[in-house]
Amino acid sequence: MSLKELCAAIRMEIISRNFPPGMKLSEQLLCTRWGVSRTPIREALRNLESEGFISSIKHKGFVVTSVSMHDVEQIYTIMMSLDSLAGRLATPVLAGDPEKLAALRTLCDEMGTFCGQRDVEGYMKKNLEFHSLIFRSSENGWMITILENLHSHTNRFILNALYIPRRIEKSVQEHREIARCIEQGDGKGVEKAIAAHFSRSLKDLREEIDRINRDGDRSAKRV
Amino acid sequence: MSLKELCAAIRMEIISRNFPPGMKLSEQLLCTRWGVSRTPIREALRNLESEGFISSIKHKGFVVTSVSMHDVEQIYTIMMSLDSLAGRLATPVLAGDPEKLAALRTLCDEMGTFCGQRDVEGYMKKNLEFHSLIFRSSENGWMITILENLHSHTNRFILNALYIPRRIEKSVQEHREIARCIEQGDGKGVEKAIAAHFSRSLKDLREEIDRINRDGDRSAKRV
DNA sequence: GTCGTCATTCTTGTATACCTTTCTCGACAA
DNA sequence: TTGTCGAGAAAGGTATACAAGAATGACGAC
Repeated sequence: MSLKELCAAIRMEIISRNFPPGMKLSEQLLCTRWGVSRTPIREALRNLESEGFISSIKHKGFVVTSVSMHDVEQIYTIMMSLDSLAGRLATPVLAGDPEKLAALRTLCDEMGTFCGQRDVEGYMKKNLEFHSLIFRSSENGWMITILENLHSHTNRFILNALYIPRRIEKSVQEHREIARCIEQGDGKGVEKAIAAHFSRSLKDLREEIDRINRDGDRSAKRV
Repeated sequence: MSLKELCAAIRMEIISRNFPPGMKLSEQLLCTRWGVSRTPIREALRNLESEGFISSIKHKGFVVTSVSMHDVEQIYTIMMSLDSLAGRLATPVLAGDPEKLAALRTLCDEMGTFCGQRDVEGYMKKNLEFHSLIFRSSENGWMITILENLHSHTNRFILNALYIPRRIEKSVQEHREIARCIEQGDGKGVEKAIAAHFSRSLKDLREEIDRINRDGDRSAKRV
């Protein structure tokens, strides 16, 4: 098992919440789990630390970080700007690639299906794929790295925060609008549509969190 | 020597070009240099790898990465968007803090002085401080982390690419304009001024690189 | 003389041992 | 009963030993 794979494996456990926020990651435990020694485990943990998934305190070890609503607000602020920029850059690339256009359409349809089935987890997965497909086509490696990291962090929060079905229905429409602009090669339109999409997402998410907090359900307050 | 310090020390060597792009980093050499064993060295190297300063190939070791003009173009594209956003967010914070406003003014003056002395290195240092002061006041930790990393990479390129004195003179004016907008609390103005600043910087940098390439000076082509 | 192959050596990748710090828990005293 | 101190245990930090892959150079065949 290579270091990269090890890293991906632990990251997956964190994103999927098998390793929930606040959990202490004992090196010994991880060693036995993956059948390797402490050295590669520590290197993988250092990597995840720099990605923001865990934090370390000297002589105390590694702990899975929390993603608070405060973090999500900050990340959305960045994504509103970067994802829409990436969308504009990606538009000519996507518009000239029938395969990718088809993939975008398929993703929109799949999101619609999951929405109808009230399958939030399935929906979120396709949602991430949709945005990934776009920003990966921006042909800007630095941006791709940044956005991949940011998206994985927000997803870590949202999966738990129970995205509201009402929001999802609106969201499906917004994605169709983004896809429509891309097909027309309207870069500026894509930029606007993505910014608006994230803006509305954040607003609804914020309201949902407020509602949960008001209703005394504290489970989603901090993740 | 803590891991963080070790990491900072090696990073500094790379940024200052004591460890130039393409240089192979022998673990043994680094061990003797800092008087520690391979374990902490390797952890520091893994960290720098995720920051993009070095890359590793299995069973071959670590090599200092190059920052090409292509990278700079991509990074500037991001900074044009993020730095200006950070500037807008930072404006109310800075405008309400006389100490920071004074610091900004001082930095502008110092840049002017270095410009007059044709001290490019000194100028670039103050330039970085100026932008850092702004984006650090954005109160968005995720953005700060991203921008710190991006700026250190562009600086790695520009220091070597001999920023043209003519450009610096224009640049001083642009910084004064940014500072002026901040003092007036004009967030939108700051956003525009920073975007324009980066746009012009990139354009001039691009022309300078083209000129160097035309003139057959290959030293700055790839850094 | 040149190309190819094999052996040696060097470097990295991994495991483990040892050291240092922190935590835990129990004993003792106030 | 409670608080504090200390011994022991547990876990992380570092060093080192060993394994595995890659580079180098010498030797032989063509």
